[in-house]
Amino acid sequence: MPKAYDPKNVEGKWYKFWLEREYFKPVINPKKKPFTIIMPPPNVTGELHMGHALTAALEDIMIRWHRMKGDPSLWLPGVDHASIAAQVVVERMLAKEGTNRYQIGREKFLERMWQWTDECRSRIGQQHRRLGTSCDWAREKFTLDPGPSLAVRTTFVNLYNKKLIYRGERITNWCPRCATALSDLEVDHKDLNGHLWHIKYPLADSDSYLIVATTRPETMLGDTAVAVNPEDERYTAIVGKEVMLPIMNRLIPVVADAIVDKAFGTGAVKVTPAHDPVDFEIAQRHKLALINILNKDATMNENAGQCKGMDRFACRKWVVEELQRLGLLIKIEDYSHAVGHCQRCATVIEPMASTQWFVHMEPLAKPAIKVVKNGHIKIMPEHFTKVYLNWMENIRDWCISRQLWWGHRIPAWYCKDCGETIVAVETPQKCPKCHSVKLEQDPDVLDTWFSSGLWPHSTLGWPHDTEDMRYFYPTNVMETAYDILFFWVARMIMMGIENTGEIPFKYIYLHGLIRDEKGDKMSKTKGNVTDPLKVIEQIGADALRYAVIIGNAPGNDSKMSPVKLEAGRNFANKLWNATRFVIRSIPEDKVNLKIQRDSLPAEDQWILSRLNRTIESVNKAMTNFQFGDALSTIYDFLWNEYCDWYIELAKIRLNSESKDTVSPLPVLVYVLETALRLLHPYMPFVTEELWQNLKHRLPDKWQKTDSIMVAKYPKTDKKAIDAKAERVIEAMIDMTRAIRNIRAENKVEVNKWIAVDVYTGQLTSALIPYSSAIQTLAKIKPLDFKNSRLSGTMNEKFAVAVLRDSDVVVPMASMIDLAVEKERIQKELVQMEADINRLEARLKDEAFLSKAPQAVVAKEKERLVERKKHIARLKQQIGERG
RNA sequence: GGGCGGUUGGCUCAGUUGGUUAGAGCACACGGUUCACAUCCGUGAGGUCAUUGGUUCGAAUCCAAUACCGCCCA
Repeated sequence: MPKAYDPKNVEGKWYKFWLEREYFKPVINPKKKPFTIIMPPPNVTGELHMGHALTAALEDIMIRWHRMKGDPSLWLPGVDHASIAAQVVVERMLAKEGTNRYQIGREKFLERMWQWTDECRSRIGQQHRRLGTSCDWAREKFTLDPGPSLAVRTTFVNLYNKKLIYRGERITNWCPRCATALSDLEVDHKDLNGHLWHIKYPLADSDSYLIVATTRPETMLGDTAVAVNPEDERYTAIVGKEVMLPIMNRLIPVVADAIVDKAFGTGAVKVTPAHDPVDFEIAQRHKLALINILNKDATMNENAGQCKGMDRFACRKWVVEELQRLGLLIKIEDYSHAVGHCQRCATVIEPMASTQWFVHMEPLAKPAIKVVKNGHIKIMPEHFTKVYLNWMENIRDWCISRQLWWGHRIPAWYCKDCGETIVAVETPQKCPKCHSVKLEQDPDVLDTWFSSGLWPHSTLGWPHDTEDMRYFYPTNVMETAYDILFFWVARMIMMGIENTGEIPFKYIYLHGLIRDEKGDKMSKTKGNVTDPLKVIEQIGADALRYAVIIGNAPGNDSKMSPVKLEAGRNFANKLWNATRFVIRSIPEDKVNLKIQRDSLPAEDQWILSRLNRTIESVNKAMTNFQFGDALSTIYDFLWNEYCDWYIELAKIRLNSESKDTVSPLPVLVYVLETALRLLHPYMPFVTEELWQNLKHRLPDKWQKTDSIMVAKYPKTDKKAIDAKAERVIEAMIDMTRAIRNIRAENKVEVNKWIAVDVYTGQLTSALIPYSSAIQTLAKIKPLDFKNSRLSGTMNEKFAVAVLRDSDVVVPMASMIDLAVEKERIQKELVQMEADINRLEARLKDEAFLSKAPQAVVAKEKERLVERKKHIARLKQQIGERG
């Protein structure tokens, strides 16, 4: 084995091996409960970014863990056609070529989309493979595949027949660049500094006038009324009268509507029903006309009179100037207000009345609220439950039609002869009403999220009754980013219950966003995305996985930093070298690696005990979805206990000439092998490589297992927990540390051997065997175990330390700096006295004694006794010494 | 405007139901190239857990208010 770990030579090899053996494919076994995760399908918009890497890592951890636990585990991968987002990408490509989708036509455009999609899918697939994702590629789905498409059409038809999908004219968010309607969720509101223009609207039958205020003066061209609050006494007299709309010179009524805010502007507002949602409502109530003044590209149409053909912002400028010229502009105020922008292309949205398809959400939301409230679905972290419920309880109808070309075509046909609307799964041949064959399909496609909402069941074969659907549904965990809780998760719950009668998943694990170093959200539009592939090429997939998982708590954002990546790389290298050491320590001729439980030295019992405590807390953390915690627990065990102490202790035994020495090899190998399995879900490649290297040295029964990924996940062996061995070895470690500390503080040369006396009370017989270990680890010779408590003068000849289970005296023949030592001891004394005072006060407190749990009181008492003993020993040591 | 979250050593963050002396990585200081690893080893310094008040025998942890930062919704 080379001196340093090089992931380049390792990762591809094992991924191929796993694929060939079909380890990613679950074996359906009706006797066992499956574990299922449906992967959030990445968009065909480009490469995977760090967020995807986090998703992949978290889900892979869960899947590998369950697989190793013996659950039939399905991780179903997929890719999303991402209707608008993908179309935007390809349209940008076309723009660079100096053309656009209208010029090349729908058919050619779709060809380009498929071409792009194919490239993108293969790239995404490759990236996932490089990350080590153990998903079942044979079951991979694309949202536009026949299966999911059938699910989309079936759902559409069902909801239409239940009157939960309807078509109507409503105000929607119109993106002039994308030339499509958007749902409310696809609009980002940003506060912009604009103006509030105050405009005079002359009354028709007098010289008087009304003043209205607006942030979008150009919309006045489409005004069909002025509205005031019915309670507003200023205007009571003129309700029902007419005003002359400037520029257009059209008479429009003054109406009274309670929705008008008396405090806004002058209390009179212009009403533009075709371009404002509130005005639309007013118009409905007062039967006002809708005048649409915009073309699809946000230029003014023929309803805008002389402004026809102007761009909306040019028109705004023109209208303002014209009003000024007419003397109708009273004032212009600076005004900051929220302006909607297209989430995909950042163009300013225009609210516009148009005929669209909608889903009536309230009936779908009700059961979806219930399953979360009653705990059938659990959201982690828990506080997102509130966010979910708040949104669901105020849900509004969902505009699902998009004037795009890329996506699921709406399964609705219109009869050109009788006007009948036909909604059907299969393309109809003739009109059921008039038997005409002149049918035309709705040109629009569905919102991407409509198909995504069906994902947990459409990927498993719904609407067909498939084996996968029966076995794997409902799935177990939906793991995704919190920013698509409404877009996706909420809709999957609603659609899942609607279509299958069951919840789609039991747990929702929401992870935070991975931000760049500055804390900015990574986005393709911003161009600050990190390509995980580049990172993998530099330091390996395991290091990348380590970096995204370590310290990552559910729901919390995290920043990606080179430092974390480096830590991951270092850890992999540390494991590599530890294993290298273990393997090289095993003699060529196979030795017996069976652990002789009854004759183990304390250090073996200690590391086995620590291993099992680690297994215990790792399993517990994973059960609670605390993967960051679990990983750092494994890291700490391997690095700080196994490598730093156990291997160092083992070296002493390995180098021992004595025949009586029990070989550390069986435990050395056993603990490493177990810890590698424990770590495997997190860092699959390096653990497989090391495990395979080690395997040849393992007992025969291990030869039957071909890969660590199908080996058993470690379970706690309670019998191995050994508090006494832990106490002995911890005492030994404490002593070693104390001596090293004294050496370092007093600047003793590294290579100088010094003598030390210790008194270790009742642990003496257990610690004597570690005499040579301590000597080696702390450069001590000789180490004398004394029969009675040491008492001495702290002077230039001695340094002292009082530990939990031992007293240590280091005679250093005039080498010590007395001032340094005095300060060190003084600090300790002060600390001890403070502790004792605090504990005594607490234990005198009647309230504490009567109200605190018995166990806590007992613990505090014990602690006080210990502190008192400690301080006595300390004082004795620094006192007279003969 | 409504809601949610954050504020912990120089930096980045853990801290699950309140109970020892609040942890880690990095950075920093000092010392180390001999037999797994300088992607390393040893030792150390560094925090009144944003502020104020409350609940409690006991608060980083629960409650309230304030300040600052961020996000979502309208």
